[in-house]
Amino acid sequence: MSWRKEQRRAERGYHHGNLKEALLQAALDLIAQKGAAGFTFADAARMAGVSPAAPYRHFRDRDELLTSIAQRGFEQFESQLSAAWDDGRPDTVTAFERVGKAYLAFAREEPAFYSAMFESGVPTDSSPGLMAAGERAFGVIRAAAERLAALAPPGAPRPPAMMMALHIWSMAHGIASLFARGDAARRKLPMSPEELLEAELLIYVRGLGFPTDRRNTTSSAAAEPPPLPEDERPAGPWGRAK
Amino acid sequence: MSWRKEQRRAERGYHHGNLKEALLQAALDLIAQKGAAGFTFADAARMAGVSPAAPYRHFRDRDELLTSIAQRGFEQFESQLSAAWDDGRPDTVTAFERVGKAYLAFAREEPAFYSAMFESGVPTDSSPGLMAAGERAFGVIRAAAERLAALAPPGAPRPPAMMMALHIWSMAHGIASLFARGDAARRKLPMSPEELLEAELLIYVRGLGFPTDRRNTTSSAAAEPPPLPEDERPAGPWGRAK
DNA sequence: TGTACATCAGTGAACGCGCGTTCACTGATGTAC
DNA sequence: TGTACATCAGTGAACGCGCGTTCACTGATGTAC
Repeated sequence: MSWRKEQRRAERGYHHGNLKEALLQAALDLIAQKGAAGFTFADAARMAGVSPAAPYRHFRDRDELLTSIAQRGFEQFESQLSAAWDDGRPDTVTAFERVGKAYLAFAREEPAFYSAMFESGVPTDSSPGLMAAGERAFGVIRAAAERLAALAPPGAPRPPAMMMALHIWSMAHGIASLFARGDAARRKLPMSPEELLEAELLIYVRGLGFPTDRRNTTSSAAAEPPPLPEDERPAGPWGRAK
Repeated sequence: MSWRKEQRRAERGYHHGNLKEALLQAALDLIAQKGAAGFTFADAARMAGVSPAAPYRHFRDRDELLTSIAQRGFEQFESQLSAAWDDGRPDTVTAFERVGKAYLAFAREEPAFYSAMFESGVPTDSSPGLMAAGERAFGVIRAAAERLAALAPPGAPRPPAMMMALHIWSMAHGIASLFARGDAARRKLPMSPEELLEAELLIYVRGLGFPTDRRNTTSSAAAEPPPLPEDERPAGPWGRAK
């Protein structure tokens, strides 16, 4: 029973050395196992091999720990999304789909982070750091949308990039929540979540009236597909937004 | 303290009469207040004015109660979605947008049901009744997608209705989860969730290559907008799905 | 280089709490005859 | 119409449990001189 704990103590000495990190890692493991709701301060301490009072030296309470995890999640999320975006190379549409896939990959491979970020009930504004990290992550999508908006054929109305970014985010989030999580919420699908999202993004981009042939940002001399007929142009659907 | 309980007993007598209903209602209130994770069997009993052992006469355990609530949620969801759809009147696109709004309205006005259905960790298949109710609700969207697919201009490829239905569901769910819930997950938006979803749906429908002028299902004599150019037709984005 | 001392990061025992669940029970209701 | 009895739907006391949190404490580490 307790010889194990004493052994651990013997190995590491009285001071843990890196308890804060160990607690964050333990919490992450526990959330992955039992969900954000089931994770417990005491459990994290136990998993780190430390007394239940020890975590209070590093976190005010359970919520502060959870907020920290959510923030780290957004930081990693941002770094993965922006690696996928790769500044729009080799062309905007291809890079765009890569971002979508990275979104799903994150939801699937980092369920604990994803839970803490979106499903744990931690308010977005519960710490300045969390808020900033969340906005930086959204910023990647926002920047990509900006570049996508620039694809609008000359003379065509440009949809607001902010709106596009919100659309894209909600598509990815919707598919991730419904279909790409490890837990039991998974439903049977005729195609993979990735394929589903890719098709959705392509249809959406097409609906914006943009060419989707993947040539337009790399070679300016490539043939442009014919623009949409005049009478569909003047007020795009985004024109309805106030 | 306990005179209140005794008074309630005096009013209703030894038998409650409708405890099962009362417990479901109490659970719904509690979930709305504290989220699905915070809801407690004992709390529900207390709110129904009954001893903590009483609920066991009606539900095996907390999970069974939660499953019941999720099922009822899907039943109400289905009835609201199908009322909104109204069999596609007055025209498919208009009815479609109404379904989207009904989706968001449900998420906003019935947060407790929504939580139990999508965020409580209750597996979709935890009871046959729940599963069937969930599928009936999805069926409404599926049927609407079927009708939408029928809008494809003659000669154009028809996207699979199932895929469209999944797209639409995930758009609505994404927006509902991120922006239309009462709790703190709400973010600041440049437009309402309803407007955001409406624009998204319109862009999507347009991307399918369908006319969106709202006349095509009511008056067959109405002028059709010109179809998309030939070279964009043969393989729609959905053609990529395996 | 050594020593005194402040600070840091843990301990472990204890607390009060509310939960889920079980148990023998009992009051109320329905039904067979 | 009355009565005996089975069944149903509650009670309330009790249990063991794990949690969050506090407290005085102590071992280890760092620093001033």
